[in-house]
Amino acid sequence: MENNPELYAMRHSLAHIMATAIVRLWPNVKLGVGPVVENGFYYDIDLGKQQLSEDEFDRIEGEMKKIIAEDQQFEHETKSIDEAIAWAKEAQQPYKLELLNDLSRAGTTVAKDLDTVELGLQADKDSKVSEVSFYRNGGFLDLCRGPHVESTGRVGAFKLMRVSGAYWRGKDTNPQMQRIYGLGFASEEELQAYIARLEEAKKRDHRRLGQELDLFVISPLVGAGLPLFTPRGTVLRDELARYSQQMLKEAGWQNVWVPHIAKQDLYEVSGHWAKFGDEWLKVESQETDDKLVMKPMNCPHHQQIYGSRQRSYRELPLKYMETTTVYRDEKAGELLGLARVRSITQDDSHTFCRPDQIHSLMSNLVEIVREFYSVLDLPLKVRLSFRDDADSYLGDQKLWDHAQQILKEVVDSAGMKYYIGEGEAAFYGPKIDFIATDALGRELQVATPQLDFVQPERFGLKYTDEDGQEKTPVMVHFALMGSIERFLAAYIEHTAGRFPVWLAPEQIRIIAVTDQDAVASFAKKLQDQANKLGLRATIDMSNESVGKKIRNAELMKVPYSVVIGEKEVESGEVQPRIRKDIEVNTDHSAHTIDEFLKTVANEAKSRATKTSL
RNA sequence: GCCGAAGUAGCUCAGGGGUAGAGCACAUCCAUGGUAAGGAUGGGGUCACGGGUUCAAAUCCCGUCUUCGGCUCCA
Repeated sequence: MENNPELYAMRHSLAHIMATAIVRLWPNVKLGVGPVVENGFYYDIDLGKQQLSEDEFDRIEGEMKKIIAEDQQFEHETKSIDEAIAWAKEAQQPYKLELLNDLSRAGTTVAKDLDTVELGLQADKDSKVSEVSFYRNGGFLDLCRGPHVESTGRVGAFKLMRVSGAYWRGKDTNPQMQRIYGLGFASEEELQAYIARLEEAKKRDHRRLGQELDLFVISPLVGAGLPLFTPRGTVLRDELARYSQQMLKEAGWQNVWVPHIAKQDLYEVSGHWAKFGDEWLKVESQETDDKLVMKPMNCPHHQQIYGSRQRSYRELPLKYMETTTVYRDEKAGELLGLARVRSITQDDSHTFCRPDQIHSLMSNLVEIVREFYSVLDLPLKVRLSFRDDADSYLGDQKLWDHAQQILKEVVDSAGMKYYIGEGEAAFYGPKIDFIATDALGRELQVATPQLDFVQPERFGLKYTDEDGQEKTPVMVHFALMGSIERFLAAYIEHTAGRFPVWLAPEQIRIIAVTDQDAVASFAKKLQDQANKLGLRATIDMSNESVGKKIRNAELMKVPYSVVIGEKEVESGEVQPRIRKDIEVNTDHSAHTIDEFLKTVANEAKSRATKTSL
């Protein structure tokens, strides 16, 4: 979008036109900000006690069309900051007034907010602003950097999409405004094409595929955000967890096991208790007065294992791993299929090391991430999640700076593209977040190595160094998939359910043409042989036409289907039907049962995932 | 948690103040079938739940729960 200034200006202008329309319809509206976003624009508005619903979109769109037909010129003007403040007061626009006051005072609108960027209030950090830029169209004047199109008649095609709540300046302690989103494209064709793409993306929605492919269910009796995995879905979980653990195991990590509940005291020491006030699922004991909670993370438990005896520098790095479920009382509105749940299975690990080992350990982890995600063919963005100047972080600022420097070096030397997310760090240290996207482009944080200088200190963890001195180890948190649930959400949408052979819940479907004994026993023989090779094969003996059974196998995205009838019984050979995306990279010319099964087994073993999706 | 939308059969949905419909799925039977839907018959719903309005509520109103799109938070 940045590389299409024309479209950017159209969308930005549409935001103004929508604001103009809303002011016409509700003259008392208080306006927030109205930036351009991917595929369109939004404007934040506050109508006091009145709440807008989507029912009003027709009216708003109608008014916008009038404004577009009026073809009003967009005129740029500048005002001194004092004039601008006087304007905001006069116009009774408290949100604009707040922005202008901040600008006048500090030169920026309280750092890092999108305000300066999106509103286009150009100002060097720390310098006061003396002039601000405005745009006028018809009777509507708005604080804005621009650019805009020449006139309201030149904004292309648009459609209002939805209304949602949005906190003023993104802070949940601020009043909540209503955010109206619209799509904006250069032409009606492009708008319609985008809407069609959205519909396509919805077909990849993991919740839909989870139902269609029989992978997981959510039962109202069990509870919201507590997914249950069917046999098929469990194959995916188990295979992925096995692969993830195998990679860590090969790199020297050892399995540990901890219970799923703990006393509240544990988290008071770790620092989590104060930090995560409302996420605890409390457990009531009828025997003791201990206050117990479901574990929402594993690090404090794992640290108790480390701390259970004296440690020498010779033991470090000490590497623990465990794939285990943690529980968080996520708020109802925050749940999202598998992407955001309350029972979170982490392929977690905690490594205790000396400061001089951090760099190589982190590099090692970054390489593991790289390999895992390249095998799974899942693209990732890399974010260095650093602290900002809020006071919610624990630990020494110098250590933080040092740690952040190390993370930067690690991704630099790995040659990775990354961006820095200020204020995205954990309370105990900075992290590298690897981020996947779902079918609709929503970001899902998956793998994450995190540095921690705080918790080992709080738990009094020590090791005896070469020089006989007791020192505090550094802890590295690391999850390769992050959570299996969230990973699956991204992965199911990425593959559209066409899993590579090694992950496919059902690898071979044997379709019996008839239920004659000879056919049935041949099918059974094929299945037994497949099972012996560790392959997952099922037989379809159902009372349906062959065409129907093939269709069913296709719909379930089974990689290999084999039709078994008299012909096969006689010749002893099979003609596999191969899912299109798999056919592209493996030779499947063999037809005897042994050859066929060997090909499939090799495919599964190689974890080949090159697909033509 | 907040703003908006929605909840009708296992699934996808239609209907709508006068005690419910389709397709698929499921079951039974017929058909012995050859690489993406063979045919017939049948079972299945307190129309999310709880209140209210009404002679009458699945339909209108209120509340709760759950789901969806965002915001905040996050693996």
